[in-house]
Amino acid sequence: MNYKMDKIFASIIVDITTDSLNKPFIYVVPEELVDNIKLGDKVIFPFGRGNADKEGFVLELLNLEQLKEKSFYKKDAYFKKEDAIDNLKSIKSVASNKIAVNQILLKIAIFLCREYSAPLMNCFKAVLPVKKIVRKNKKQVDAISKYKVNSDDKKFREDIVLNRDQQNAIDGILKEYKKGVFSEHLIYGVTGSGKTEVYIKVIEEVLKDNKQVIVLIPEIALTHQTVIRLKEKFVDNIAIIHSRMSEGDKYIQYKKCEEGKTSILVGPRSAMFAPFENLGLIVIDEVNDYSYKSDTSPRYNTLDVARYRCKEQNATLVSLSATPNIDLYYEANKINSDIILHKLAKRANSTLPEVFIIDMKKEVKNGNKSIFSKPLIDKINDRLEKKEQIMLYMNRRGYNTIFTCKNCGQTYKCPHCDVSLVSHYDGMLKCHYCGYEIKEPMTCPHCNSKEIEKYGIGTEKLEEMCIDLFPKARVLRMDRDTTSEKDGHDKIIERFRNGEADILIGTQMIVKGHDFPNVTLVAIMRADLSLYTESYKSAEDTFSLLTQCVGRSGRKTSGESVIQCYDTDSFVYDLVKEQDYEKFYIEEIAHRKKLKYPPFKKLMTARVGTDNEAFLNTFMKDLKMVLNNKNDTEAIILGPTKTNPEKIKDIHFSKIIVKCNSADEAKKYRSICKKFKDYADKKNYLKMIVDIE
DNA sequence: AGCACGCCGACT
DNA sequence: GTCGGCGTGCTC
Repeated sequence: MNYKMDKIFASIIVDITTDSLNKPFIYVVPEELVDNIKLGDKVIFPFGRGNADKEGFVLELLNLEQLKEKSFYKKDAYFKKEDAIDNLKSIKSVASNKIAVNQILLKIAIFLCREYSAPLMNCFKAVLPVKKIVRKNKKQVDAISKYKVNSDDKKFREDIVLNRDQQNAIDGILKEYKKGVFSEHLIYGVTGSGKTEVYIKVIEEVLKDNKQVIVLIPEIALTHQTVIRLKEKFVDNIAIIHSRMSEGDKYIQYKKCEEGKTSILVGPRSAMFAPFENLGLIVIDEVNDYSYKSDTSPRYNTLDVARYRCKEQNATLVSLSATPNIDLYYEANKINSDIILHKLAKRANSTLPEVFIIDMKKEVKNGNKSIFSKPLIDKINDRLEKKEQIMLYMNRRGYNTIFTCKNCGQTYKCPHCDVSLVSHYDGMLKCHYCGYEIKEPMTCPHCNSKEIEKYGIGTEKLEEMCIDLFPKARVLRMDRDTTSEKDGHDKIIERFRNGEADILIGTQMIVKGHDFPNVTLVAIMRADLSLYTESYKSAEDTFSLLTQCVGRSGRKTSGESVIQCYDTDSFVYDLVKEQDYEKFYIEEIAHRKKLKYPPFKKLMTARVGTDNEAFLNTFMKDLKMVLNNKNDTEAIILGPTKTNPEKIKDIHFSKIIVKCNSADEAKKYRSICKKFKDYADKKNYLKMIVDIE
């Protein structure tokens, strides 16, 4: 027998992310390692002319016959040489102190690579939430131990009787779960309708089968309350992983999962890559949250990857939301849909808050130029008297947000980004995109005039106005500027929850799912300053954000909510007032259909950035031409258009959008874009990001 | 990513 | 002649 037939070869992905290295390299597995090496292992091997030691992951283990069947073996110029196989180098060792990728994670990495057209190495790294193994010298504290269950709350919740909707949802999910194959569920229910109780009951059943559970949450800030709720029921059978933990703490948690010491992992989207071999359930809380979309390569969608994983492991997938993504709700409502929809109609323990829409144009007409409308001031005073708490939501940080010269009319912009600088209380002008800072000038930097005008209101100014208007109130502010210290989030939230302040002012971060029982008034100061104005999803995102804001009010007793805006025409406000997601959905889906947006079309967006604006413009024109030439399916090709902002950190951006009839078609255009970039930009001046939705 | 190879200008 | 600039191309 030919000795070569016994040889084992490994295809390896090298730990260097460059286009030209984004392919498998073949090494010989030396005899002494054959019994020791597994798929997904991290290995060390000599690489390049200098044979420097490099690390990489084992993608496949092959014998000679299998190697010769591989497509790259047939294509690659290297294997055209007669003695190619004899000249292969050998793997040096298996990296023993590194985290390896287990079988299911390896499959997911390959899925990410295929589905999102990302470099395989990035995909391997993405499925490893923990990078290092840390030595155990210091005394190790389990991060879970700092979460303390309040026995009164526990008792209170144990006494709650589930309502009919909740019970139906639980029964419906468990019926499918017990079949032992993949099923997907969407729980739609207004804030406070008791979605958490539903998935806790389901987890209870899954744990009885000795299966494991992943609970995904949108924000690190929600870890606290989620872990507490789970701990009340499941004590120490819980692990958490998130990016603000140290590598050492993460490793302890990861190891607990891997060794089967805990069965529940709670965390943000990366927790989906828990090393569970016997997964029974993935729960995605607030599934519509934008944090579930990865913004670095691989640019995956958590729901899509969770769906893949659950199918692979015959697990059950449960997503929850008060305002489901339009495309998901559309999918779930189709006849014979694979997604089973469970509705929780009523708020479980209290009534929905009453919503007041205030037309700020009328306020101005009546002589009130303040950002506080008259009704809002009255309501705040009322709550202060009753010793109830108030939340004010403002979409902008800082003090004054715009800085203009009355003489020359110029706005003071960031020199590196296409946005206005924002003045802060510490006397600095700051760019909220790149962090550029400069001392606030006394004169206009363009014409030296002293006639500088500052307007626009941010959270800092709002805080100051609050203190002026309500001198007796104790005010707390929560935004990126006040939460930078360690545990900054938790501290402010805890202080407010403990009643150390009457008014909490903040940006996005105050509205994400927090449960403040004593809040009975929530105001959105300027609802028309929505963040997402340029996306086709702006109505969806605004509706969801406002609904979340409104839902913060009256978690235990009845609450009220005030939405202030100048443009009161949009249908979104009225439906937020009615808190009728389904009505909103019907309007929005009709709109999407008319304008050919998802879920009716797939959007492929190619964003290209470079510091060379002239090159960008010619490249985009050429790209558009190429796409037009290959358009044999009546796809709608839009652009190139500038992004908003057009420039960030001195990099100019431009985009082309293709409205496609199917996902495959979108992928086709994606590959055309990538190929054209490789062809037209050999020197790598450009960065191209392609998304499909 | 690194590193070797290579084809030009300035220098003891 | 030769030392060294970094532009180009390859790594199983």
